[in-house]
Amino acid sequence: MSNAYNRPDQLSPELRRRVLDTARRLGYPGPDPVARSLRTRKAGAVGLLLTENLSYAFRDPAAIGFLEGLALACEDAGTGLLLVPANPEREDVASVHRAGVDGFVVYSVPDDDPHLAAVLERPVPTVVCDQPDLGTVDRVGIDDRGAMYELAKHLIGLGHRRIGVVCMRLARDRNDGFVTPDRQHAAHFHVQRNRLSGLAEAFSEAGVDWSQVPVAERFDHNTASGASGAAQVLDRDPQITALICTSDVLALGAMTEAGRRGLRVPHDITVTGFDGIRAGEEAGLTTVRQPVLEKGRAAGKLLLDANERTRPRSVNLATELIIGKTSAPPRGGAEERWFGP
Amino acid sequence: MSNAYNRPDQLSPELRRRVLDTARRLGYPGPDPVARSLRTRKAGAVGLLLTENLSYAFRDPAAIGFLEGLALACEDAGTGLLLVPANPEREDVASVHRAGVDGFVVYSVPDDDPHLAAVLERPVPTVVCDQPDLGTVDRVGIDDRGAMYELAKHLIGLGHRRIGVVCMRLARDRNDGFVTPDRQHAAHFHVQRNRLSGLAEAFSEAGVDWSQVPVAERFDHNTASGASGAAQVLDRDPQITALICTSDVLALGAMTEAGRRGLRVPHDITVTGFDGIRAGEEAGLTTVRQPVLEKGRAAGKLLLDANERTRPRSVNLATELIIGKTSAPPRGGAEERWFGP
DNA sequence: TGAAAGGACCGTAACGGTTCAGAACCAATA
DNA sequence: TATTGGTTCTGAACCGTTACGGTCCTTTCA
Repeated sequence: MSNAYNRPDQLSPELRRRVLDTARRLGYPGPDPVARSLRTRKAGAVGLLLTENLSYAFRDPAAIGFLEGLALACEDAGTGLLLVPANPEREDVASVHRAGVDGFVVYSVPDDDPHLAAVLERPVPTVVCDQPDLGTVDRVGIDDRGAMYELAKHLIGLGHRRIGVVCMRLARDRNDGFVTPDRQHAAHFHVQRNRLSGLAEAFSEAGVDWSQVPVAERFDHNTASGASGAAQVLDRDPQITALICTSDVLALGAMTEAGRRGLRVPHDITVTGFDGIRAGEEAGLTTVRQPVLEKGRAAGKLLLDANERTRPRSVNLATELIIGKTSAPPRGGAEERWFGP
Repeated sequence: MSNAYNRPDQLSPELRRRVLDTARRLGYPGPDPVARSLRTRKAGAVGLLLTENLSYAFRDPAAIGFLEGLALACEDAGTGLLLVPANPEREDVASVHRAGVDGFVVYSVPDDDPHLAAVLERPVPTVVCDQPDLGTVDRVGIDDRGAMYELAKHLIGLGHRRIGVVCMRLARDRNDGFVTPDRQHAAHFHVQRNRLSGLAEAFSEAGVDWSQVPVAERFDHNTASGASGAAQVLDRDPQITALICTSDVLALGAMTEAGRRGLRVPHDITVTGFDGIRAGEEAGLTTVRQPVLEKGRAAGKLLLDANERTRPRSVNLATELIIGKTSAPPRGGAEERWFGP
């Protein structure tokens, strides 16, 4: 029976035809995929854990790029891609247990997420993405810290010393306000923590007291958040010469807010982002471009590559500093050098 | 054993603790989801068939919106969403057979797609989206024909009689060129067929010989295709006063091409789209807005609603004609009225 | 002609859970 | 003490498939 469907060489064409005929006549709908999976111990799918509110994943251009890359890798391998529902509100880990998959990809969830813990307990290969290196599972990511350090160096070189920052959420709880040094240090989102620490390092080296730099956090990730974060920072210190955002989406919002206040970018204020999304490119945003699609594809490849003996592996993809039209020396330029060391 | 995990009320706390303890000690990783699915006959996931090259799905704003809506419905119900790999090149239907799901959503695939046929043979509920009503399975969609008819009426009212059209692909084979009436009539993409037929009806009623209207087809769906399609139409008949595109993405490309030729929109030429995507809105595009997110959500709801006795159901969502800044009376306006009936 | 080899076909045992019937146990009541 | 009722626990059947090994039949070659 099974052979008739999957192994035509194991039986004569005549018998095969007869089997298939009567199967049809009896209304047999073909082999059941679940039973097959149980027997062969292959689900033919990989799970993707996003944890975020799903709408986030489909609204954030970087997340979409990642998803596309991952989907491409899966398509190449002929495996399905299962989006595991992981509502961050109810801590319902059951969905992770219920997922019939051959492996997991975990994308940008907080360190302390119970869903992540549940995934790590499952006896299947896992690739974490934009997460700290756990040492036990594969990882793919970029050097967020180094890339942001480089961007900061660029701004320092231009002469900026008095800056403000808008960042994405640092933990699972909502905090739409300024970030304390403690919170910054203990941030559960690896990516945000490292970007901020890259900034802190560069500006500290340049003699800036990082603890005095206003850092506004926003829970939701959209341009409106970027705008309101920028507003909060500018209200606190209207003298800042540069507004550094930890994502392009936030930066685009920040630019809107700058415009609303009559500040011209980059003449009156410098604005920078992170990611290298299309809309940012069109706006000429100074940013760090990261290969989001490649990141997804690499995660998929890593997971689907059967070569077990080399695990765990860690892949760092290259980023590129894009100097656009939104960064320039501070207004007044050289006169303000005395802010420096 | 099973009870210890899932039915704590069926046994004493003491035994439960002992069972779980020894399970942990023996390295038992928790109940196997596949075996559970086999026994309970619930996979806890719905399959999504896209057929398109997957990158298409993640680049097309309308498709992303649909995906988001569907994902939201799934999240609400706590079910997973399985992206079924369906490479249009190799007719590999196995992936459909291998998918362990409780139902399928089929989104915008050609009528004659073998993957669609394979889905319909599976004994699970199915919802087709942007497809002809098959009568046997649930359907959700919009009135493409009527919406486009209405848009055409708007243009006819403005005085346009000499027009050109750029549309998305009509069948599985690549045809980056003009569309013959035959091909138009036999189009395998329900959505495109109906939009074109809505146009044909309206303009025929206005006395235009539809068979003479240049209709350029493009296989790939992006702004570059919109631009090249517009170029082809404008080369064929530089006198057209309106360029009707069957999607916003194509329309945005067409506007770029118009600009490249020194044609101002809408003064020199009217351009219209279809979908109501964000970028189109920002450009002030005249278009038909369709609720893509709602469409995805409706598809999910339909599929996950256990109420079997009312199947098959058919849902038509409302569309809205958006009159933007890209449509105006033809240059010369009233003088050209003699084109009319 | 007989033995060996090979191909076609068939029966059965897992895979790892869930479910359900019934056994075992305990306490309360006639 | 026997009966009843209730709870806790145990064992077996089943979900539908694939893998494996065995039987049977045909062919080939000594």
